[in-house]
Amino acid sequence: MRVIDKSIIEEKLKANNYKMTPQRRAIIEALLEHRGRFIAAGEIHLKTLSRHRGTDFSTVYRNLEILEKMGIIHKTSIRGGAAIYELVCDYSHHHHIICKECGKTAIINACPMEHLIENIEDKGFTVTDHKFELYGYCSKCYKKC
Amino acid sequence: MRVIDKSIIEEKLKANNYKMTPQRRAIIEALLEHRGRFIAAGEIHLKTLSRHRGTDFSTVYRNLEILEKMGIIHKTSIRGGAAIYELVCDYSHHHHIICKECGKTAIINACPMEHLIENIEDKGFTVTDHKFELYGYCSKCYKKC
DNA sequence: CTTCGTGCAAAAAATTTGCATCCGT
DNA sequence: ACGGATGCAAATTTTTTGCACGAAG
Repeated sequence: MRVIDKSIIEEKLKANNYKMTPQRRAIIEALLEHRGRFIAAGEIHLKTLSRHRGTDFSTVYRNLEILEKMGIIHKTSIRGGAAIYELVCDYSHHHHIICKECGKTAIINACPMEHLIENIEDKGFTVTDHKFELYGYCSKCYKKC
Repeated sequence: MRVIDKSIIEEKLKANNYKMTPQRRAIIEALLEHRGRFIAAGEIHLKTLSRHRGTDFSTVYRNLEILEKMGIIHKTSIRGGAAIYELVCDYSHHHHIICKECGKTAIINACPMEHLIENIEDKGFTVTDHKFELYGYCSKCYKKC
């Protein structure tokens, strides 16, 4: 799999008639800077501000929606909080184990899709991407429970 | 795996010092009624109302949080909307394929965890459950895109 | 009777939208 | 120029919290 970088994302966007604005670029950069970790909309907004001040929250949301729809980022939520996002198809494809107590995450390199995919398109669906998340407790919280 | 039903959930709750109230029971019943499908907090509230009118939204949220923390339900969100919930360890363990356009879902019976689990606890995490979601387009939306 | 759970009301947080204007192509 | 993108401000929607009271074990 090709290593994802800014140019690939920009290509994808252009291919879909989206224009390149400094705000959009700043948002993408913020996401890239967080490769391998989750990030919330608020944090993205903050990071984006430092790259292009004045960027509005609504712009961030509008762009996150576009990026998610294009399968470039994934959205989840931990422990009832705000939604969190992460780049998909990161340079090293991976998944997470998430501590249900403190929200700490660690990376799992194994990917179930390697063994699957077959009889799934039967359902009439076309699969474009996937999410695999493990939940449990980190060693610290496990003791407390 | 044992077939999940009301009594199992009630056992689990009691084992953790939670009391049984008609509201809580109504919420659990609403979730059970939706085995195999996702349901949003709003819908759960509605369904709960018909079983025990007067149940407050805050009660629903408080209970969903408890149930999620106990690993009885899972929480996700589709297309930027509200969070949606589903019973975990349903009588037939399964996962979903979710249409990124219309939100339609179908059930996938395959479970990646069957092939995994090994070297995961290395990270210092104790795995209690997992979520595996596929994203793509249903046949109808695929044509439109 | 002790602890947990609930309703109510209010607040906070997160997300979305309309509109006029601006900017990339 | 054209059409998409943005900022602003306001509205929605979702979720959380404090508190006094009621109910379960």
